[in-house]
Amino acid sequence: MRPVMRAPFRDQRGVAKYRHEVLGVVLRVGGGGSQGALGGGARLQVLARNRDHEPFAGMWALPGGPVEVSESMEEALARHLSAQLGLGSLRHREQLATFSDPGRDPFERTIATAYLGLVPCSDSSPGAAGVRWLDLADLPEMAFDHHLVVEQGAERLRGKVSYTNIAFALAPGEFTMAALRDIYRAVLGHEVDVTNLSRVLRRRGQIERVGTRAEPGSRGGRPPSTWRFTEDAYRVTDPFAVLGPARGR
Amino acid sequence: MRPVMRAPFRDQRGVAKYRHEVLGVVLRVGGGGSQGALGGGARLQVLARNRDHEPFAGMWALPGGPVEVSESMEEALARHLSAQLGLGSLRHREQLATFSDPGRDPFERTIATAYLGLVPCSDSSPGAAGVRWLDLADLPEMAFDHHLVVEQGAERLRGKVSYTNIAFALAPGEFTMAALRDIYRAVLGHEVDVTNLSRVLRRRGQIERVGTRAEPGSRGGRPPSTWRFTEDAYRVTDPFAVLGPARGR
DNA sequence: GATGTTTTCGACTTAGCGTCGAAAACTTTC
DNA sequence: GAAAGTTTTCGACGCTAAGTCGAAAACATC
Repeated sequence: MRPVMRAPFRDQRGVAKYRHEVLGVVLRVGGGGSQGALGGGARLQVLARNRDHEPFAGMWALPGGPVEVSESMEEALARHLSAQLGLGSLRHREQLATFSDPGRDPFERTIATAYLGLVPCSDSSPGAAGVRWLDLADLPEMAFDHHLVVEQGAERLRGKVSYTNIAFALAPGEFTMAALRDIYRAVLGHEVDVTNLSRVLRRRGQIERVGTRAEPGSRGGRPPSTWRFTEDAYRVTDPFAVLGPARGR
Repeated sequence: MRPVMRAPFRDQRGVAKYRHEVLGVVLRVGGGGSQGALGGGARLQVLARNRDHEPFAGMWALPGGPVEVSESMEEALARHLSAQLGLGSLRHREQLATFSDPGRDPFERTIATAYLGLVPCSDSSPGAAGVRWLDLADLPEMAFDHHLVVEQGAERLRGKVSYTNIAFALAPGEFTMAALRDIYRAVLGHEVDVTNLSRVLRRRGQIERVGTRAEPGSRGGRPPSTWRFTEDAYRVTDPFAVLGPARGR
């Protein structure tokens, strides 16, 4: 139920006029566990703001805003994320796509370039008011075409997680293989075998063992080793291999 | 040796001002054979125009131009390609990325959204003057950041050719396996085994046999079967497999 | 000490790409 | 017309790496 387009796309002098803005699809894997820790029910989540003005007042929207003439789109994105969310730096950022459908904004002609941003689950709550992590699996209707934008961001992440080291941006500095499995499962949307995950990531040199953790809140069982990613920058690690879905299920 | 930036990024009234344009990276596999036919030396080529005005007069540039306020970027792209090149429809088109570096245009602040376009080798010569197919392997210096844009387009194609059916947009309606091998080799930049290519594409249901051709200009040898792609729309055929480079070389 | 739980790792299976060589199906030459 | 040469096709084998499974390790609890 979109508002009807009502303003012409030209200013008073009849000069063509449009806005260019940036949007951030900031994703994390959260929930499922007690207090920050991941658990079996960890889900992929996106950072959204509740709009307090028309159009689409009251609906959820992606953070972002206009690009100043003297700044790059990346600078504009960082500026808006910082101002609107109190969000620090992203662990990974890449351009997604530019959305330009003339009808996507009912009031103005707005061209929006969307970026995918990733933060680890350890960075927990957004500081600003009206900002929430929304589960992608159960996304409410969103303002403008932001639903589409979010879907495209998740798609990009899903595609890259199995042949790049992009998961480094979602994982905490140190983690157990079980926690990493939860992250991969949340991103891929299907069961992931720990044995296979461990072997594949080690073979590719993506992760290395840090030590063995004496877990405080342990429920028994062999104490897990802790691991970390060997690199903290995005890299294609194996264009010829993929973590497919488990065949038996 | 770029011109020095000389115009401010605001108009006479001090209002922030920038242009948004579209660019087309139109690729084909051409050359290497006599008269249109492919051959062992087939190369990946990009369609470029020779600029006749500043900035970058005399240099090669990608086709494209401004987006009108009432049209979508796809419409703008089709309009510019048709007007500047006399080029008909593209067999495949997808958005590449948006280039927004404030210094990329020395005169204005120009944000450019680039599209990848593919045409089959059978569509031979561009009609307009000052337009040429340039070999990507030996690309001259280009205007603006177009060199970067072309590189990104080729990268996208290279990445997708082995796990999608995107090659349908580069191949003629009917072809022999040898001709298809030449296309894959030109795109991937390495030797491709015909046996493997045939088996993989057949297993995925990408190609089907049409018949056996009695070749007019044959030099002897067993007459090849002719093949065609089963679909004429882009589709991801196998996210879990890739045509890697030959190991022996 | 026995039991239960979680993690780790080696061993086996399977799928699919890479390679090779023989056979097929033509043209050209002697 | 037979032999030689060329190109294509296809079956067969090998190898790599992902997928699976179960046993052993290393803890907590009873």
